[in-house]
Amino acid sequence: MGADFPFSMPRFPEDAEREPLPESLTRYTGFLIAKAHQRLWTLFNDECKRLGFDVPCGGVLHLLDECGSMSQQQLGRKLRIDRTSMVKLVDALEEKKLARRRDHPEDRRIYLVEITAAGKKALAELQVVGDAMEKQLLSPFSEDEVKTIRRALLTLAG
Amino acid sequence: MGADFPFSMPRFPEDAEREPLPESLTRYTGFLIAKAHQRLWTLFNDECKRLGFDVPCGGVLHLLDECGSMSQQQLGRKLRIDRTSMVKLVDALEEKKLARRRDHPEDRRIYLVEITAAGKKALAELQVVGDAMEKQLLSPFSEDEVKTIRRALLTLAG
DNA sequence: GGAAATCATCAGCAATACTGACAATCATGG
DNA sequence: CCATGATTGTCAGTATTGCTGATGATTTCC
Repeated sequence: MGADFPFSMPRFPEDAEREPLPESLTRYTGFLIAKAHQRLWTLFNDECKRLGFDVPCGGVLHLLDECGSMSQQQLGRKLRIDRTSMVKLVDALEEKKLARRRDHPEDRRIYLVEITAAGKKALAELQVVGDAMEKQLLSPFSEDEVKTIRRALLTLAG
Repeated sequence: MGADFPFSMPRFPEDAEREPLPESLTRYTGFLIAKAHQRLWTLFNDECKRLGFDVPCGGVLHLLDECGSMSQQQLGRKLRIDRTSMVKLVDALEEKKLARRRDHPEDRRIYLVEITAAGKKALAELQVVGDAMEKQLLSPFSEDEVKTIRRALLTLAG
C-alpha cells in the first residue's frame, strides 16, 4: 500500500473489542471509507514502523522514485500535504538517511529532494509488503470488481 | 454521509492547487482510500460545521437515533473510537444540547447517552445533506457497481 | 465478604495541521 | 536596470487529536 499524509489516526481496534459497524452509518460511503482507512492505516503503518519509518515517509519515497527529485512543494502538491507539514516529513527522511536535500542548480530558492541508496532499499522492502498486502486485501474480488473499485476510489478522491 | 472519528484531517486542497495523484501510489488501494477519505471528510465536515457541529458528533447522533440510548463505551466500540476520546465527544454534544447524559436505572457506573429533541432535529438536517451528497458522489456508478463498491469497503473496513 | 472487572473521567504526553510570519530568491514589467 | 510581486523553505505558535496511565465509583463473580 502507499502512503498518505502525516496525521494521527486512531488505531483499528483488536479483534476482541471490535463490533460490527452500525447500519445507520454503513449506508454512507463516507463512513465506510473512513473506517476502511482506519483499518488499512493501522495495518500498513505497523509494517512501515517495522521498516523504520512510517506511512507518510513511504509515500514520499514512492513518489521520489517514480518522478525523480523535486521540490518540497511539488511533493506536497502531488501528495496533497501542506507545505509546512512537508518540511518535517523531509526532515525525518533526511535524518533516517532515506532522502536528502540538494541545491537546485538553477533556482537557489529550491531544495531538490532526492532519494538515497538507503531510501531505494527501504522502498524496495516497502513495495514487497505493500504488494503482498494489496494482493491479500483484494483477493476476495474478481478482476472486474477490482477495476470498479479502483475507478470508484479514484473518482471519489477527486 | 456518516461520521467517523474525531481527529485532525488535512484539508482537501482547493481546485487551483490540486494535481492528479501520482501513479506510483494510486496503484495501492490504501492510498486511494486515504485520499478519498481526505476529500469526503473535507466536504462533509464543512456541511456539519454549517449545522453547528462536526463529523464525529454527527456519527454519534446517527448511532443514538438508530440504536437508542447507550453507554459511552458502547458508542465507542460501535464507532471504533477510543473510550477517552468519547468523553470529549459527548461533552461537546451535551454542550450543544444535542444529547445528554442520563443515569442508568440499574447500573450507577454508566451514563446513558440519549439524543435530545434538538439532536433529532439536527440529525434530520444532517441526513438531508448526507443523502444528497451520497447521491451525488455515487451518481457516476451503476446500481451493480455501487453494490460492489459497498461490499468492498465493508470488507476492507473489517 | 473480598477480588476482579467495568465505567466514566482526568491529567499529561506525543503527534499533527495549519496560520501567519520571515528571509532569500526569482520573475516580470516598466 | 530596478521595483514590485510571486515563489520557496522555514519557523514559532496555536489548536486538535489520540492515547497511556491513573483514579474513584460501582458492579459482578467467586
